[in-house]
Amino acid sequence: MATNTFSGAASDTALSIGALSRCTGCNIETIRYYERIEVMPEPARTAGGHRQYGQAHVRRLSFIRRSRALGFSLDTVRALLSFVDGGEWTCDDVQAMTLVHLGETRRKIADLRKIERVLADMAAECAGGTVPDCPIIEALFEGASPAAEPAP
Amino acid sequence: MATNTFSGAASDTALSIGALSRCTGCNIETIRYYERIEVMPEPARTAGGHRQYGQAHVRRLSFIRRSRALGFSLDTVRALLSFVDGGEWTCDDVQAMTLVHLGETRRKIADLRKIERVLADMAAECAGGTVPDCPIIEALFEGASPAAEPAP
DNA sequence: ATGGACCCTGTAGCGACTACAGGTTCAAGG
DNA sequence: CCTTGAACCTGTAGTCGCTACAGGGTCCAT
Repeated sequence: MATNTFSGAASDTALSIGALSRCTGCNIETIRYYERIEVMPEPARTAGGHRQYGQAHVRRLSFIRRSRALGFSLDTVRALLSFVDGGEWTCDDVQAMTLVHLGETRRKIADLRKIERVLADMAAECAGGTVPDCPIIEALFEGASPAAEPAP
Repeated sequence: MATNTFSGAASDTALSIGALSRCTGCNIETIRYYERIEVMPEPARTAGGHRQYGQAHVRRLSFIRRSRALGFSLDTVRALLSFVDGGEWTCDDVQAMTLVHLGETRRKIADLRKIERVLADMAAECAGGTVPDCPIIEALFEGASPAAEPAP
């Protein structure tokens, strides 16, 4: 499934997995992984079993990489792709997914900023040297827990 | 190793793992996990094999949780703890570790802010509805990849 | 003595890859 | 046509920091 835009290999040039890797910047192992978990479709094969990709695969893999670079989970990417493949998603759904992810991103930023402040304060407190009491260690023992989740 | 401040169970009250969990907010399974990977020491046991903790364990586990909440990796926590345990670390080393982590945190914040901007722009572009062309999908296909690593 | 809350060990799963081992195929040069 | 070596194949296991079982044993109040 999720293969309806991929009827067989591409029309023009056939790319090996190594070529696809080079032209998308995506690791070979990762490409095979994407195939296994079915976000990339099974490509055509040579007689000897080597994978053969076309332009549609380049496009799709770039989409996946771009989505991942924006922090979308592979599950969400799958949903976005099923929209691309002409599933029953609406544009509203896509926007909603984007807004949810935007919210999560903003929460992470806020958490990290709290952490940043605490770390900067701790580091500033420490004059260095080989003092018996390290203010950073003290802070870690005694401080009230300051931040939310560590960035997961 | 890493047990020199823990000669046997604590002086006063003995806590069960559940009590330790409640009073530190750390999951029971996580406490056992910390013991297995040797960031928490093996505690004393009852005749029947139940773990018995003392105040030193509460202190140490709180330290670990606080460090984790600030985003330090368990490997770094191990290093910080070996300082606590009187290893050969200096206060300078601790400050250096903190500054490295502060740098990483700031880098993550910067990355996430780039991502935030792109997501916000994409979402703003989309008017919703059930249009054939979704601008978000278009952007994911065509946009130049805007950000660094997704927050890992 | 008994019930039920608690605890024990060991193993497997998550997400998103990455890294092998041990074998096969492809393409270019001789 | 044959050889070489780079590229490819499958399958499995490891990473990090937990979390979630299954299938049992212990503790303590009644």
